[in-house]
Amino acid sequence: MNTNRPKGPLSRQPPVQVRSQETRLRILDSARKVFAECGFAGANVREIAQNAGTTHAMIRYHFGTKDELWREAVKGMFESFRQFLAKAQQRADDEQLDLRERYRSMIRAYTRYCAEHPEHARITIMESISGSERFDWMVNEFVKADHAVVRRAFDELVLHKILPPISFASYIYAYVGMAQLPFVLAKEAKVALDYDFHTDEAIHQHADAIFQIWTR
Amino acid sequence: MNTNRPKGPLSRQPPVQVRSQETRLRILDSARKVFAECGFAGANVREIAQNAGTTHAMIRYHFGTKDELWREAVKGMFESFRQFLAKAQQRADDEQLDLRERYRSMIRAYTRYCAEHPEHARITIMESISGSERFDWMVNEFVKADHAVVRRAFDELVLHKILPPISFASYIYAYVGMAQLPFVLAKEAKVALDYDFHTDEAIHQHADAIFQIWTR
DNA sequence: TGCCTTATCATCCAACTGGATGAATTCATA
DNA sequence: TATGAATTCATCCAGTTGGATGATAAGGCA
Repeated sequence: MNTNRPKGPLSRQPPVQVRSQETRLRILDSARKVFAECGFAGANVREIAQNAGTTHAMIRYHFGTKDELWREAVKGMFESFRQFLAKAQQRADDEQLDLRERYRSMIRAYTRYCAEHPEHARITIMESISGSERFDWMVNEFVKADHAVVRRAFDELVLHKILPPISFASYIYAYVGMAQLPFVLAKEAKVALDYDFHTDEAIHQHADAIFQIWTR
Repeated sequence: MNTNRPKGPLSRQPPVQVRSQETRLRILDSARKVFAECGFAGANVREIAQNAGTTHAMIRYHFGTKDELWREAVKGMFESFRQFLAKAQQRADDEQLDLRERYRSMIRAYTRYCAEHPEHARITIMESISGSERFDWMVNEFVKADHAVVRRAFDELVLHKILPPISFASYIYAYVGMAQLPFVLAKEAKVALDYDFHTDEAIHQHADAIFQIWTR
């Protein structure tokens, strides 16, 4: 029976050789970049391969199909995100901040993540529209769990009257929107306002603006 | 000299026959939908034509290239946007609202626009990333002017202490982000939270949440 | 060193893409 | 209703796409 798959490691078994692992990671990085830039349909496997310094045959070998490649790239993206947040949480724990300062600290961390990884928002937004099976998979596999974490924090902050009692849906999409959009549209800000959102100063200022808006 | 263009009306001279005008508009509507879904590279001229009930040769006839089609579609989009806002402004004028209530009224109108025309945000976001010449054209042709209008309103609202004195860049991208994202990611909200942002109730609630956050 | 698996490369293919063109049809108006 | 321009349709083309495959190279271990 033809499984339509090459005999390579694909994405399940970890590759045996170091060289292979490196190729895999280079392809995944490149894929996130290109998928974020062009969307799934617009992304070109040959371009992804070229950016990764290899050929599109390698993508077939390591990942099988373009669809599988997308899923692996997204999986890695959410893993990075969780690592980033876990570190921020650890820092806040170490500093023994009170609830309000802890919130400020998490807003700063999330804003920085959005600035450093605009591909996260871009990939999410691009896929959300067509509503493909890929997208449902991503939401069920990753987004739901992340939302649950945010919801617990939201409930506590509302309870302590740090946040206003709006609906959770409005809160999370307003919050995520205001944190992500400046970096998703960074080029627009540059052209329209001659403002560079990618400086440390701008990132910090934007995080503080978000905190101020939610908590004053 | 070959101008690489068919002898059709293209987009400059208005078409003579009513039927043609209709075809044109159907193509433009379909184009906005498909460009919003797939981005420029991912959009398929044949698919746009089919959705419009015509053939891809018609697109060549009416618009020349895919690039020209995109520009005409975007132009129409910003025209709709301005009409929508002008009407909202007129309503607010008629009702002789004070500054604060006028702001609430404009937030409601803008939120409704975002809900009814998610393709606006999607097309903007998709193009902003690659930073093509198309994108620069869009920003210079339309976005800059719209920003200027918002900036005047922002300055006045800050002066009257209705809005906090944050940077204009942070304000506009936070504001636009929180208004647009729920509808751009409406499918995510449905799958992750089982929340439907496309009900009148949800749109209204979200607008009020935005007003509350900015002005309390 | 020799052997076998893992990894890479060069190349092929059918389907699809944006664009091009000439023939056929529709329409306003004389 | 006859005419010529405006519009639409059927079809072609060269380039690109995702996917497939067999040959080749590299690595680990006997």
